[in-house]
Amino acid sequence: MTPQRELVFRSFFELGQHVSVDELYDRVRAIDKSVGYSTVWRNLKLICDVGLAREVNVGDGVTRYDRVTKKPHGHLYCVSCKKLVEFDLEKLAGGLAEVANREDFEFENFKVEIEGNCKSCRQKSAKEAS
Amino acid sequence: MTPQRELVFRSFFELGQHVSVDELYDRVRAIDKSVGYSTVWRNLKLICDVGLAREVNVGDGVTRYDRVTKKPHGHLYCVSCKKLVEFDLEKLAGGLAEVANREDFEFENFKVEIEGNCKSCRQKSAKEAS
DNA sequence: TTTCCAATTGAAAATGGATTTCAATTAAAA
DNA sequence: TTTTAATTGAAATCCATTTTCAATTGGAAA
Repeated sequence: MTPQRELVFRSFFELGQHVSVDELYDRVRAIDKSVGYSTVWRNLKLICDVGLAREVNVGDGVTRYDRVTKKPHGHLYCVSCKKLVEFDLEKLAGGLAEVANREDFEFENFKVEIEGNCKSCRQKSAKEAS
Repeated sequence: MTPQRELVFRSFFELGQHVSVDELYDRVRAIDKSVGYSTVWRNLKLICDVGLAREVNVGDGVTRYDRVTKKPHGHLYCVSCKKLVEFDLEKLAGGLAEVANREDFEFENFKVEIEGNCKSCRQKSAKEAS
């Protein structure tokens, strides 16, 4: 356990959800400018490997990382501002498991994403249009 | 409408679902070796722009493209063989729309993915273990 | 037709996030 | 300590995607 590793781990858990490598790198750098990008990247991978985080891919070319929490959740992804908002997956999990069972598929996890426009982006574009 | 464009469009619809640019490129090339990669790529993008296809991102680094069909569907993604199998989303769509409404989120589409291992990959790995 | 222009093409280069290499450093086991 | 395997930082590499650009071409206008 090196000081760099400790810093990366701590920073990741302080930042919360949907963290990109760049965001984490910036955060780490704010505290210690000597830490390299690859160190941040490798340790973030390590966090995933030990099961504390999971990759989230919304298709905008940037991989984000979610803390693995007890509760499974899906994402509302605003295509306009690219923000992610979580929602509880509990009510849908049963239906998903049922689908997997029907296909004789052993599921490991679910990725549920609702793409669209959030309230504030809608209001913004409505204002611009007027 | 150039012959290249026609060939790309036709090849895409012949291939069916979950087509990567490379796969489409190979298909097109089998008929006309003079067509360039960028032409295939651009026309595949065009197919998306006019609403006939949609990107699918399973997080393995390769973007695939799905024909837009009348019925929304999710994917079972086998992390072992990387195959995609579709399933009908009808039963889950209501619950998803409800989530979006609750958050005042205007949804455009849903991405639902069940990650895990398909039957044949499970059997294969069971055989190898014995 | 013939002329013209905007759209399209193919090859090559650029982009950009992810990943690897490698020599130097360091944690921690012996 | 001494030793060794793991970790680090910088730079290089990878690789799918996207853009550039000069040449070509489809199709509208004359």
